[in-house]
Amino acid sequence: MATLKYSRQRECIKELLNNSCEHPTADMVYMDVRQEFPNISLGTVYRNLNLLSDLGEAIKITTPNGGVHFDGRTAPHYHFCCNKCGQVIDLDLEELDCINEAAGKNFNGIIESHSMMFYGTCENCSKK
Amino acid sequence: MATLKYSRQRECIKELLNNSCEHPTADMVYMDVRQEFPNISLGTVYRNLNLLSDLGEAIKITTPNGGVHFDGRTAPHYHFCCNKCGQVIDLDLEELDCINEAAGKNFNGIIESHSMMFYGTCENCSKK
DNA sequence: ATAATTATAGTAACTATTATCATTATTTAA
DNA sequence: TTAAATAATGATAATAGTTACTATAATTAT
Repeated sequence: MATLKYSRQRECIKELLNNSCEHPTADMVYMDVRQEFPNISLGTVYRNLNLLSDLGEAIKITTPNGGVHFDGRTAPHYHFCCNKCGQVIDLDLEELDCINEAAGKNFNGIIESHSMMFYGTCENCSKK
Repeated sequence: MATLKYSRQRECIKELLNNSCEHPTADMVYMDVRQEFPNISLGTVYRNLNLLSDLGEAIKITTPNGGVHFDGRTAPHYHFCCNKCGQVIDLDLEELDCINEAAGKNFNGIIESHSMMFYGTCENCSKK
């Protein structure tokens, strides 16, 4: 893939990621994007999600139950994952830069970044 | 599975997790445990790793490239994952309890725990 | 407009993990 | 101590999520 070529499908997926506040999985994106492109292929969805993630235009979030979610918000931030329903939500907590240094003590490799995921019960599930 | 029944295979897997400082994947455990039980089934390895994890005797660590690692050290601590070789290593950094509260501000659900993973280049890979 | 090249849809293939089930091991109870 | 009850195993099939392949369609360059 030498040069990138425009595609309406990719554009649609990108907008979908940016305009939704949820963090959809590939399958959820597939469902959504099919409303505009009824016979888009699931492979196309995966290919573009991975491409966007490689380009730094989306973030891949892996949850412990194995689900992979995508986030169009690329500025560093943290997430919450509900133990009950598996939903992934943005948290209002600024990134802790200093923590990378602290982790580097007594460690001989190079620490460049970190990711943090919080767990518990989301608002909806705690009402039940 | 009403009551738990002893099995030599499970005991071997448990010891293997406790005595190794690496954080093996199911496949790595399978390789190792086969030296003692040459015809153990991969299904048995998965079943026991998940069982130990459910019992709280092991921890499941999911990395962004999709690999699932297991850790016999159950006290809360953080990990480093090498971007080059994918290796997962323990970090000498005490858990930040207060961070759960901080994350709970402007959030209406219940935060119970968190996990943190650091990324970069491990000692070995940075030498190359 | 034509040629060159990338992206797509549809499908097959692959990988990691879980489910099934007859047999074996462990535990319980007589 | 043996027999009955039950859980765990090994072998294999099935599943889910993702990637690879390929002919066709869309996009870009000439």
